[in-house]
Amino acid sequence: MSQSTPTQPPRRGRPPSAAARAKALRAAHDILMDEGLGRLTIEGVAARSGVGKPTIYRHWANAQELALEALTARFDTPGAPGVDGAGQGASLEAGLREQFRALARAFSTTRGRQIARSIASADPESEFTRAFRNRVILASREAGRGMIEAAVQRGEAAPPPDIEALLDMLYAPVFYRVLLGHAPLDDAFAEGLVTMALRALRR
Amino acid sequence: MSQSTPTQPPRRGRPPSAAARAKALRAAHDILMDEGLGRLTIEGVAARSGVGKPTIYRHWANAQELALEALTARFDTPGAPGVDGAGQGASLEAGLREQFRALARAFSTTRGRQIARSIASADPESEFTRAFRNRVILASREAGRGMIEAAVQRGEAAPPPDIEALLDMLYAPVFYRVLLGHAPLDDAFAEGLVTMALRALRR
Amino acid sequence: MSQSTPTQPPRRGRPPSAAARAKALRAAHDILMDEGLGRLTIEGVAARSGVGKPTIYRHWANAQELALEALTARFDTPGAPGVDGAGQGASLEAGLREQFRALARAFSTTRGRQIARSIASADPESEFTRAFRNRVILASREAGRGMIEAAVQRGEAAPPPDIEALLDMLYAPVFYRVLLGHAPLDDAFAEGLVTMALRALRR
Amino acid sequence: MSQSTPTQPPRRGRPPSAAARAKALRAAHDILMDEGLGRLTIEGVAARSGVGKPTIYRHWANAQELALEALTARFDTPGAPGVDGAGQGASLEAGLREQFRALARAFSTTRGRQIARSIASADPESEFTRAFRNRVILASREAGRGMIEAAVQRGEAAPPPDIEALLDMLYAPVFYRVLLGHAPLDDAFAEGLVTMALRALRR
DNA sequence: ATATAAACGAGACGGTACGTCCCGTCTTTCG
DNA sequence: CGAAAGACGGGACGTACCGTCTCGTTTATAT
Repeated sequence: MSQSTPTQPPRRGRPPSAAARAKALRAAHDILMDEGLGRLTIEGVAARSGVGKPTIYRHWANAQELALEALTARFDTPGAPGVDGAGQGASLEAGLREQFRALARAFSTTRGRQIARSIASADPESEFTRAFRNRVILASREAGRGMIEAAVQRGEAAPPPDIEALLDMLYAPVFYRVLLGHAPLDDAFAEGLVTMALRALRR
Repeated sequence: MSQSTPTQPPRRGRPPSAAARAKALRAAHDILMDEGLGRLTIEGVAARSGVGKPTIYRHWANAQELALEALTARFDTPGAPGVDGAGQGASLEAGLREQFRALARAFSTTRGRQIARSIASADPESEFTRAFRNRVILASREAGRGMIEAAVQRGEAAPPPDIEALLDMLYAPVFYRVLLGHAPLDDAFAEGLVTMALRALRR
Repeated sequence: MSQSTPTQPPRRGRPPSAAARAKALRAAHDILMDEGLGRLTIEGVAARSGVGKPTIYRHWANAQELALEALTARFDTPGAPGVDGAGQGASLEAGLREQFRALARAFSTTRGRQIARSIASADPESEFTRAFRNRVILASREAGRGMIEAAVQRGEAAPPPDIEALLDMLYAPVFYRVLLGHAPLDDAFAEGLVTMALRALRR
Repeated sequence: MSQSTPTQPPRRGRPPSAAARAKALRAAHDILMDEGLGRLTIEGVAARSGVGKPTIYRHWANAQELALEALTARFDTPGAPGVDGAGQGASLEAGLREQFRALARAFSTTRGRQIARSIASADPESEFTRAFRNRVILASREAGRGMIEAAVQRGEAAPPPDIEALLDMLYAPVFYRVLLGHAPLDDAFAEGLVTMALRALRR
């Protein structure tokens, strides 16, 4: 990860066990898939993984942090930088359509639903939570900003009067449908969203 | 509410105490304002209100139901039927602007934030939760549908290609900003949202 | 009105369950007999008895108090008032001999050994511990004081120069042999003790 | 290679293990004096002494062994062989009196109390514990046996009918008063004890 | 007026999980 | 190589609440 630190401190003593960490994450993930966030307990993870409770607390401050990390480990938010390069050279419409289809697919899985719920119910003050929010939920929003700004520069779209409002209008509905479940999260939804947005960006 | 029952059962014995119910709701509300959803316990409500635990369980199945009712008692979702009749005779723009300013105001209070969080983290399967979702979060969305449909009928707006997507694009951002806190929920936000929406509805 | 007990408070709420208390005591006793004081844990008692841990803590502050009560429930210290009336009308020699034989018998059982060890290792500051010490260990000493004083009054024995020292000389060896195990606690021991004491009390 | 370093082996940069041992003992002793046996933990000793936990385990099998050694290091039990030669040439009375005054003084200190408690509550099966019992608690008893036998040989005292019982009657009360605390451990106590014993040994 | 019965407060119950402490063992790195 | 540092799996601690269950006490209605 970092070759930056010039002389890393020698770190005496037994190093933390990557195996224990991985076992705990795996068990937490399995419990979340089987039983849901409300049934995830540190005690249960310890029992299921064979990792000691104090070891779990050495790695995560509480069950919510563990849940977030277990859910988002190796979870690539569609549109996030370096994920797939959606619509890099394509039109705004194609780029957005591709991103929203991927987002709809990603968040309509059990795991996606659990991620959204975990982030929605986590302690809003926690720095840890905030980091996950930015990385998982707001990352696609930032990717969208890039696509729109590029399209405006190309003259493909009119500069929107309020880019922040526009971004929320695009990305909030994903979160909204996942959490409220009042309508499906499918390709038609992605299509409608992109169509409406492009109307607002017509020159 | 309904005098429909033809012969009300004699109802012997002491009737449930409205006072106990009110005291519990008040205590729950106070705890939620002071300490947040995570610290709301039935035990705490019983202690603070002087109401017995079994009495609380007679009225609500768990702390989440109590929380939802405590938060939304006498809470009028802006735009909900009979609340203020926003923009009834006015233009679509005026109606939406008024509704979103009211929504932003309502959900930027502590109470509004707590309501959004409680609904987001409540058991999604519960019928009780669903009812609150519809009443509190989706009510304004339905009001918006009415305004837009009337405007289309008047010829003031073009019929949108996907009305559900449009409604989500309008109302999801409120929930989104409340939960994620990445941007403020103020009049400028309301303004931007309405402006962008009207662009998408240009004839 | 009532000239009976001066108005005992009505004791609202569900009364403590005598059954739970008894089950916990029984389980603690069994564990002590099977495995010893060092292996007695609240957790173990809860598991073995089917009584909840918090219920155990409602009755006893810690494992030591539970151990003391479990061991001494229905344990009659030989010589304690109302136990057997040892040597009431008999000679000092007969009275002491009978008491010491009974003491030797009582404290050479597993239970007696555990009682002595529990008291020896219990927190010396605790009021609870002190009460058990007085009731179980020092009770026979007080009975002995009565027998000796009566004998002196009858002219059967010379008044000892230091009655406290004499009492310790009689009763300490029981505790001493139980705890240190350097010599057996049998009838010969009782005999020797009484003989030596009577020599010191010769007129 | 090296031609006969007469004074010191090279001692290339490795701290001697005796230092670690001493530091651990000192820290254990301090904790025992400050907080008592129940608060002595290997973890605490390691933290306070700067000695590693595994190093402590190399020297002692558990906290009780460490406690016993920490308490009795440089502790001379009065009357033990080679300690002071109490009453070697003196009368039985003078010898016993001197020994008991010293015992009372030694065991009425905090350290003496802790020693007695540690031995009383230590695992009775352990060989290590037994050794300390013999060295610390029973040593004075054996010294007393020597004094009495010498006095009998000199014709100064009558041969007691049960020497073991007599020795327990003399030495048990010290332990008894230390552990139960029902009466002080002072010179008057020593005096009374010796007086009563001599009465039993009158020719 | 007096039962009858429902709901009340209080509070103990069997549980589950919490987060902490310490155990005794095991790696790893340094002197 | 021995000793420090320190993470590990494990077990028990004592506490907080859970949701349920007696208790003895009101309080309305129905006799």
